[in-house]
Amino acid sequence: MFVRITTDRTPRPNSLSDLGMTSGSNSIVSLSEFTYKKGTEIFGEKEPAEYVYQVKCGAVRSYKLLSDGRRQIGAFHLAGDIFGLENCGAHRFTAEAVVETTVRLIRRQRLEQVAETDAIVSRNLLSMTTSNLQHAENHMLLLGRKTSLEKVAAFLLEMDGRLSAAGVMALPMSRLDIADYLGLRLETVSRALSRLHEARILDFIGHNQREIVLLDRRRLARFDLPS
Amino acid sequence: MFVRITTDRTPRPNSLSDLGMTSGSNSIVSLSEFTYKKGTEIFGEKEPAEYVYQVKCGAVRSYKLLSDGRRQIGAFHLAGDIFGLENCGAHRFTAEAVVETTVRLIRRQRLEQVAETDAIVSRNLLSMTTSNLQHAENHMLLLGRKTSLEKVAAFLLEMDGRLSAAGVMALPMSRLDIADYLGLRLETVSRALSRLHEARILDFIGHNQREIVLLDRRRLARFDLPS
DNA sequence: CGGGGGCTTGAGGCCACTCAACGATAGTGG
DNA sequence: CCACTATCGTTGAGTGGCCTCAAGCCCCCG
Repeated sequence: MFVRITTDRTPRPNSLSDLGMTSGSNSIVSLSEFTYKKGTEIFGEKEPAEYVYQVKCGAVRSYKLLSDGRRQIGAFHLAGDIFGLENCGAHRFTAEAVVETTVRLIRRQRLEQVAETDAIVSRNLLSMTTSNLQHAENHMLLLGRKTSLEKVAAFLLEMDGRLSAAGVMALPMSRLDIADYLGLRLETVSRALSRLHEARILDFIGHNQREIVLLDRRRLARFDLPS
Repeated sequence: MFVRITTDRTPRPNSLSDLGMTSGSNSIVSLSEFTYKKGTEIFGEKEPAEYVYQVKCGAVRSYKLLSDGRRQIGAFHLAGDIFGLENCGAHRFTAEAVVETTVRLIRRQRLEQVAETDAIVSRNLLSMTTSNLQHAENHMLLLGRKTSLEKVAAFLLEMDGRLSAAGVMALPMSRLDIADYLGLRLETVSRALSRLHEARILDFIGHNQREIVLLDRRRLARFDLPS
């Protein structure tokens, strides 16, 4: 549980692309790619923030730990998402690849330089930070005030919006990850999913139970109360 | 409980001062002041964000509601704090005065104009948003993974750092506010405070129980686990 | 075929919630 | 000055939702 496999986490330059940070014709920002194996750490909490990342494919969890091992996952980052964006010099989360994950990356310092002169890039930085803040605010409401069933329903609807393809969502993360995202135990998550399955609100396909079809979004949304 | 007293919430221009938004000699930004009575709404969730606010004196709670009335307070804003800073056009929280509160305010549009041309102001905006994000991230860990005693201990330490004067902190907010901030019931908060009082970790002074002396920060900090 | 990881399910326990009573204080009006 | 009321905080008793611990299943992989 507490063993940390230390691998070479030094990114190697690979290609150039768009981090959503270019402003019009200004694509000065050079990018490289790197692939992390399932379960490996991308960066650790309090490490100096050298890079900013964008998920090309795969999934990333970022979390905080208490000293006794309790874990709170603050966010999952899926294809297209940017993470590791810090204002101060150090990361405030640990980030790990949930599955094999390829990321694009850019030196933080370089990005700051560009932001200094380019108002569009600067505004994009603010806009992304605000998005993160908005997600965190909604998640506080979930963590503090929703029941286990409401939490799981909210999670499914969030993931449905972010990774559903052809009516089926293939969750990359385990029940334990979901539990640590929702402030629950994995058994509680499992029980909630079973209840939603019994109620014919969702269906499982595939061999493990990570591929889910939402049969009745309307009824699911009723569990996740509106504000 | 659900009655909302509608008062005149239109701010009247009053004075000029510093919102922490001036960059060097650039103090173009004009400010006015407004005072809200205890319990009155400053702005509502989803209202267009016309102003940005700074607490001059008093205290503000910002919160989200579920449709059945469950409330999650995302933050308390005390003297000096800036709140109501939104990127999109609408507020994401409701803000209310916890006690009689005077705020400085600035038109959001005006601030955005200045930020457009002034890189320092722009950077300050990002920096403040990041602070809010950081607070929210830590609060998610608290809400999702801490016990009631740990939550209350963390709350006391936070408030100690923010409003302790001469060794005693005068909490402006009620037990219900604290509970809704920590994802607990007010009875649970009260019990936790009683336990900490029994353990001679804190003491109450004054007639109501809102003035608190921390006798042993070291032992209190042990309840709020390090990360 | 044995072992391990991930998921489900059951049984029992505990922590926080619910409901209720009570005390203290402040404000109000007779 | 004293009811009377409203608000806020504390405390107790009992409940319940989620947690804990455990067993068992399935699938994959050696």
